[in-house]
Amino acid sequence: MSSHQKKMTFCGCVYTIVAKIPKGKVATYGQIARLAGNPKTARAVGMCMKINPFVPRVPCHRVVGSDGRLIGFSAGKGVKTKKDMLLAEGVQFRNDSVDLLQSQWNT
DNA sequence: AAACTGACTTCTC
DNA sequence: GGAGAAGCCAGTT
Repeated sequence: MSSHQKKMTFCGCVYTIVAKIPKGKVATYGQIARLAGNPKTARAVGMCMKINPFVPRVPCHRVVGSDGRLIGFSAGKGVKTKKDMLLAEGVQFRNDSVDLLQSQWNT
């Protein structure tokens, strides 16, 4: 096998998954963690989003909490900017939380 | 190699 | 439903 295969770090896998989230949909950290291989890596996923070296490529704003609640996102005005971006994509909101029943990424 | 940190999740009161 | 505590994982120091 070619040895030039970089060792896929956990974050690398996460970036690949998050980049696949369709527009107008959102995913929870736990869900991404599960897709990454282990449902308990939600915390690690958050860290990967924080460093997020591929900003437009990895729509970290489509990643929300288990309740669809907007957390993290230190960019711009914080969750406010995040909410605005999601609204622009057609994500349904309920107060300050995303309506996962309609806008959660359906894998 | 050990300890610390953090954009999480879940349980219990 | 809100507040507090525990568990888990990966990356950084």
